[in-house]
Amino acid sequence: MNEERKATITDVARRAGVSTATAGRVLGGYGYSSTEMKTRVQDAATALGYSPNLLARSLITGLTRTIGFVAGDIQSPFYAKILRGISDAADEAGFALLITNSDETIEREVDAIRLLREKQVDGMIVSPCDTQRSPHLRDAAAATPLVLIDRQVRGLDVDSIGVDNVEAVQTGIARLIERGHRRIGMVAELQSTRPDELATFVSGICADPATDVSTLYPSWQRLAGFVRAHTAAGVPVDLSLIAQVGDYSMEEAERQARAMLARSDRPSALFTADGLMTEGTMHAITACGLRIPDDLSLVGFDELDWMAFVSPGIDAIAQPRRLMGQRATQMLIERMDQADLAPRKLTLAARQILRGSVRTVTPTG
Amino acid sequence: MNEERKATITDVARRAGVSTATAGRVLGGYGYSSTEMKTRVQDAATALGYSPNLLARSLITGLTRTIGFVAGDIQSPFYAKILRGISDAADEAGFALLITNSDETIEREVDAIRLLREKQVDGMIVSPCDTQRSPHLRDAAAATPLVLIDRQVRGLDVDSIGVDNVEAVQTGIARLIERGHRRIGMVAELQSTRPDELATFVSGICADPATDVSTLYPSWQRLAGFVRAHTAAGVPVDLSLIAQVGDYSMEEAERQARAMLARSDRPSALFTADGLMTEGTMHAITACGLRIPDDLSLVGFDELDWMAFVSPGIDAIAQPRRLMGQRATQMLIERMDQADLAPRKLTLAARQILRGSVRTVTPTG
DNA sequence: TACTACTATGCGAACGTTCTCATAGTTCCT
DNA sequence: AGGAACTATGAGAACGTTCGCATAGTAGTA
Repeated sequence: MNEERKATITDVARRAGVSTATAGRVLGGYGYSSTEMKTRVQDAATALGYSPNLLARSLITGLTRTIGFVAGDIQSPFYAKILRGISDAADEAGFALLITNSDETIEREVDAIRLLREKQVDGMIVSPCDTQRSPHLRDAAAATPLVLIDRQVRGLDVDSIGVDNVEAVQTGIARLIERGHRRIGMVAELQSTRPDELATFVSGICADPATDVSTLYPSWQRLAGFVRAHTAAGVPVDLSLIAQVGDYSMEEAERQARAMLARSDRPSALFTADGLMTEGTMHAITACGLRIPDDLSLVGFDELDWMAFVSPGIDAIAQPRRLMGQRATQMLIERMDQADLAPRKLTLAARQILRGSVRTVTPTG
Repeated sequence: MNEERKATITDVARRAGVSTATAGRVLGGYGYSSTEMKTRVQDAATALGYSPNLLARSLITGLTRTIGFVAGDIQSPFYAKILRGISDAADEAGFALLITNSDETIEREVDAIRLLREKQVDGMIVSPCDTQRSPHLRDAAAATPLVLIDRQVRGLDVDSIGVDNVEAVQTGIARLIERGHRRIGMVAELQSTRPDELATFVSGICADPATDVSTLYPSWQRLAGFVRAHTAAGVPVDLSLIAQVGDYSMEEAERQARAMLARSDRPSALFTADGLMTEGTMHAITACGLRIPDDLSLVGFDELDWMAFVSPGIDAIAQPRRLMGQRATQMLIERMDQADLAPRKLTLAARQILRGSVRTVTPTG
């Protein structure tokens, strides 16, 4: 490529016949400089094709004007939309964006965060994969502005943003119950460590609607909304209608949805707890040859492109993903020069989108 | 947050009682150091919670181990998938990833590339929005390894990667013709400057199948495949069945598809030239109440999640987006220490996915 | 007039690393 | 014994900026 060394501020200064300090002031846009100097330096800079080295600047200022984003999997619509929001807000504020994906594994997340810190980012936005214990996030937060997105970490009191999953799902399920549905299935990730966790959780949440669910995984929060809607309406929850997919896998979601739909006492409606679960379930529904909404009603968490043009359209609980990314970025940037500000927990509202995938049923009795 | 200054290599050296050079050798993993020094320095480093400052390292080595990606719109499935491929390959090779989106405007692309260069990226992957004249890319390529993805720029002889759009579409359209379709519509971006460009292009391509189409926009290349399939089969092309959407907009695609489907002599099959066009067209099809494939056959360029579970499934011409990202990154990294290597133009094959959205018609007449 | 405040410029240090070079001990071969 | 060749360490320069400080001219004001 270009063999000759890139022009530095020293080269520009020499050519303009001024000190590097003056050249720096003109080109860096700080301090004082006379109009004469401005033109002389600028002319020299263009003549040499000068381009600043932001590494050097960052090294001395201690600011990189770069933020980092640790996503689960950027190719998923969920993270892609958030990323777009982050990118927009970062761009507008003059920040560059460094991204990494964790694939929801703690090892990759730890590596990603180490990298971002070593790259001296001014702040980072993380969608943490362990919400119960994350010492690396605690360390990071002590040194760098940090905003959590979609999930919160227990005992980590930092800025965060997400939607009210419990409320959003409770509203959505309440509508299904209103429309006469009594056997509602749920397909969700609901990863767990103990085998009895699901049963314990369901009865625990039923017993005490005041439980703090803020640091639960979104799918568990959504389950809480699901259960509370039942409880509020006096409809019993059939645990066997809750497909605990376990992995975050479309194939497994399809398998479990298929099993549920093959039952003689299959549910009249299904709620899917996120985009991937919805897609897996759609595969199952197609495979079983069921028609929506005649054979089965469906409500999915997260809005997906195709929901609007399949017929009938699919009802969705839509969270404002792009906005979440934007707000997260704005919070992060505000945090940078206000380290003492009390941590803010921002909760955005989800939107219920009705398109006709839910039919009214007359309860059999 | 943390008030005390971060530990530097000098701090570590002092605590270990060695020179900064030795500490650097141990912590940076270069040069010679004895086992005794290794432990002494490492102990001091952990005791101080030392974390290297990659800015300083990059400033002196001239290498950032960072690559940049300029995408059109990262939230679109197309770029998101490519991004994932890039991210994977970068990660594996120990490179960080800086992203920006151009929104397909030249101004934002210029800014993005300037930023990446100032950030001293070791190389960049760009999906250029102007394939005819891009001085900023020429400049960039002279100074930094550059790989073009999805599109090539006229007269810019650098590494690039993409699919054989002409061949892929020609195959797809040939199949439609084989199945008896004679009036095939196309919905594509096909942005143009002159009003007669479409007609000129179609007749030009018909006349000379040897024309070099490598620096055309993908949608024009796909049109070439569309036309050539017609020509090869002796089927005339009806220009009025080519919807030139102009903008890269789903709404406009829907509007134009709707208009085409409202005609009394509407086509028996539709080919949509990319994901966004396909989605706009799907909206139109649903709005017109047409059934696939009975009322209308459909083939779309680019595979989208939902195509597999709507019924019937939608036939697609799938390009290996993630692989494109990976290969692009690998090429870029190879290029970094082989600047003299001749530029490579990598062309991957697209895959025809058949799902039943095309029916066999008996030509009327 | 004298003091303050603002503007303007340059010198040299600083940011936190790695690099070059000098020095020297050890090992191995001839 | 002499000399490569390798191993090991340190001193100090270098990367390309900005920062702190010194200097000085020019207004503005008491």
